[in-house]
Amino acid sequence: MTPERYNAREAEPRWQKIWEERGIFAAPNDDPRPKHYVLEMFPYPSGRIHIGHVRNYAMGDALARYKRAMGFNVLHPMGWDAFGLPAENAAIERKVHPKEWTYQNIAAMKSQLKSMGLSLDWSREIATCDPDYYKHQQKLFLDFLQVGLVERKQSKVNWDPVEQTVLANEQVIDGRGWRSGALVEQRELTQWFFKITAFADDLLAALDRLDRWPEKVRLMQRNWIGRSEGLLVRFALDPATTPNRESELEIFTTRHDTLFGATFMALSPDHPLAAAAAARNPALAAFIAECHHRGTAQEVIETAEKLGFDTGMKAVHPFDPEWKLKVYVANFVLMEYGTGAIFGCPAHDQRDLDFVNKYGIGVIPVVCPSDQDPATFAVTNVAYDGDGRMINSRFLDGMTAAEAKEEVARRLERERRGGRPVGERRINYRLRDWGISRQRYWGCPIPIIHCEACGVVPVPERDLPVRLPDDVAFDRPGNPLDRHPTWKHVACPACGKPARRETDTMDTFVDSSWYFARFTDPWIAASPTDAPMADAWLPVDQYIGGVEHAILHLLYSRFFTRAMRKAGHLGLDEPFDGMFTQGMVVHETYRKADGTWAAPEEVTIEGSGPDRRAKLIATGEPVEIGPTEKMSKSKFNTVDPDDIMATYGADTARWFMLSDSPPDRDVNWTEEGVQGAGRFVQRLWRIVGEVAEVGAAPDAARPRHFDAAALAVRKAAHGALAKVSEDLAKLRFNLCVAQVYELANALQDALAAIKGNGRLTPDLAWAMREAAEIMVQLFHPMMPHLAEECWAALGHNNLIAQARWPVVESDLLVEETITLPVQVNGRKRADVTVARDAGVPDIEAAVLQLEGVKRALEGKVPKKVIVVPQRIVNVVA
RNA sequence: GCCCCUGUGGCGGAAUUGGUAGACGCGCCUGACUCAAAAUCAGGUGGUGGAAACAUCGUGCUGGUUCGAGUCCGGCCAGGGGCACCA
Repeated sequence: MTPERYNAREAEPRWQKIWEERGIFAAPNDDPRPKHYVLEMFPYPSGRIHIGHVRNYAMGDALARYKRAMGFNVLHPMGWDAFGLPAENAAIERKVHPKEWTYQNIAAMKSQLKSMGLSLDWSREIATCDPDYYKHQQKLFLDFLQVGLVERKQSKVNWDPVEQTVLANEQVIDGRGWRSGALVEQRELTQWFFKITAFADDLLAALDRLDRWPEKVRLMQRNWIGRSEGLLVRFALDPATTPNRESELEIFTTRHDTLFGATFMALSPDHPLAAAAAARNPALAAFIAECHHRGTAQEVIETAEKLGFDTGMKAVHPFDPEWKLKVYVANFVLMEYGTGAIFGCPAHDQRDLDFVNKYGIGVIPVVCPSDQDPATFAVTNVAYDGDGRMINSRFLDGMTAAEAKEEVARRLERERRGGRPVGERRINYRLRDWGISRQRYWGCPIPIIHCEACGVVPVPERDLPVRLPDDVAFDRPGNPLDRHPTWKHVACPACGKPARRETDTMDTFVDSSWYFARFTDPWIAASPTDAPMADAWLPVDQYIGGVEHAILHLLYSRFFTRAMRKAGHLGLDEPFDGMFTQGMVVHETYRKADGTWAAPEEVTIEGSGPDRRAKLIATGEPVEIGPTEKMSKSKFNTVDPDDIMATYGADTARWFMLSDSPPDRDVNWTEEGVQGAGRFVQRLWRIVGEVAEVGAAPDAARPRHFDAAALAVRKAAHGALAKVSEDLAKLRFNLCVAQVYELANALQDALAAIKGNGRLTPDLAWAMREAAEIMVQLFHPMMPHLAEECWAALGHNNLIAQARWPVVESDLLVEETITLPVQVNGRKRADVTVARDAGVPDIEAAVLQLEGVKRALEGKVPKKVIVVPQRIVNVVA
């Protein structure tokens, strides 16, 4: 006898315990089955999981369980992105050590994750703040240094004044720190960089091959890398005008077709030549200082007026020795891009035009749009950047812009000055090197020692890991490592004299750039020289996470994999074969009369449709229902996974998460939706219970023939099986859910028919059992606890978590007869049922006999009949 | 400013990629069971007309291609996202 109601609260921990005791989710490294690596982005241990985690891990777990049932050796691990600033903030605010705070949070979140019933291999758990983890990271840093992928350089960096640390370009969003939201300042500092630009070309080109990544993410990375093809041009400088015998000015351009439209040259305020000129010109020096002064915050830079200062130098046009161009220092020229210098062509570049209009320099249009008269075409306030024919350009006149580009490049490549070509084709990238130095405590120490005599000395491998000291104080702002009394004082490994440790730590994005490889390799800690297991497990077959990491983490990981290959750690380039970006969980907002927010659990909803009203449970005060938005603490529209799981159970929460929206779109968390999922759990349990009573015994022999009722049940089951198998592989969970509903409806109808007419043949009994088992298998990846309970109720004594995925009998999917819709002039008028293999003439004849067709034809003779086999018939009159 | 994505019932969304628009769920309506409620079960549910059969309109707007368009092409509108002095 099965109980009336399914009790998730009792059943879920029971099955979790059984899974854990039997260790069935551990992925063996030596296993003959094909591997499959499923990974969800590991969480930051903030202390509690949020509903977005539930969605993320429900998806990954559904896939992992499906692949396991399909016969793969599935690696599905979990870990903690455990370094980071919140731990330091907690230390400052609550006087608790970052390590203690982090490990407490990990323990709390781990127990939450366990209550979800995820099929994780916990034996491979990692935390990035564990010295066993970061010692490998320090080794990787040193190896990258050795192969030339790390450098230390002085450069302009983004300084977050709130976090008191440097940020990478990728971590500055709209001029603000990605976490603090503070306006970022520019500072000139000496920092460690990973040379991600060394792989710019490959990181871009390989995107084309990542065909299991979202197009959106690939596009974002493409734009971020920002490749442009252009020409490097060496302009000669008029010697009479230059201060220190500089003879050349190198510029980069993508518009060399417009070279005859040049009216000025411009240098970045940071350009060496600008500094040289400023040395003997106090007014220019003052202008450059002014540029630096006003250009600290990104917002200021973006809205700044175009300003310039004449250096007095003159450049010679590469095609005309008599043509001299004034060289300005201009605030809109970036030192970081190209060569830090440009030629100005105001007619075809808006920035140059704005500049020229301010200083009264000339405008020469050289590209004429096809709908304009070359004789009268002029540019005044709006630069023309479209296609057209060349004008005012001597030997280029009449060419298209593309032809002119080619011609200019060819001529300047051939022309030589001082033994070097005047022009060189060059590919330029927007991508900058990744600055990883952070002036923070709670991160991976950079394994470097600075020695007065020897310079920068790598920490020898035998001294790894460089451990973070535990005895640190957070009573003052700044980096506690820097002011620690002893930690930074060490002997130089090279000469033995007193030296100083690097006190900066690594960007926490470094930690997450290779963790997927660490999971593959549990024993590397014991012996770093062992051959890595990573190659056997990698790449990750399916990675799942939020789109907010489209550039940051996903680009860094692609870089790291290449760097690890170059340093001999891995044999592949791309870490993630399949990438899926899941949508957010959103919820409507509730606003009280006084403007403050109310939380969902404080609110009760009455009525529906336009009469839908919300009021406070406590006081009955009406609250305004606001827009549906991303869950956030500030809007109070969050729901706590613990509450949901305690009320409904993990399966209900997982089912609802996967059911309501396509997984890549936002899902609206609604109370009604969760209740619906909870009702369906009970309905499935009832159906399975009834089938367990009427269905055939587990070991009953398969009948030779099936009557119509049995066949219908089998067709429903195998049809659903075929669709769910396909949709699970594509992560289309919402469609899987719909299929399970349809099969449940079909089974319930069949049960009602059996009760109604009392007819239960042995073959129908067998088919009912088969269909119920298939149904349980189909929802197992999404609701594993309920599935185990149902599996046992159906008389199995093995675990469904270890059962093989059922095999589709494709014969059942093919119908003897098919019903085709019949259109007349494109409007549906009737249906026609014909044999599956009926010929076109037979179908045509049958269609023309249909009453609905005759009526629609109104006696007219059809001009032709279009028969699309297996699809549709259209009669054209 | 440039680039990209998305617009389908009251709501979330299906639609084998050019072939029956609205699968499945939520909500709602009607009925059964009940003293009653909950739960459950049965039926209905895009608009308009009709008792019904059926007809007609209908996938943001607009024009086109096609026997046939939610799907393809052109032009707009709205919402969302990315980049942004990148030469």
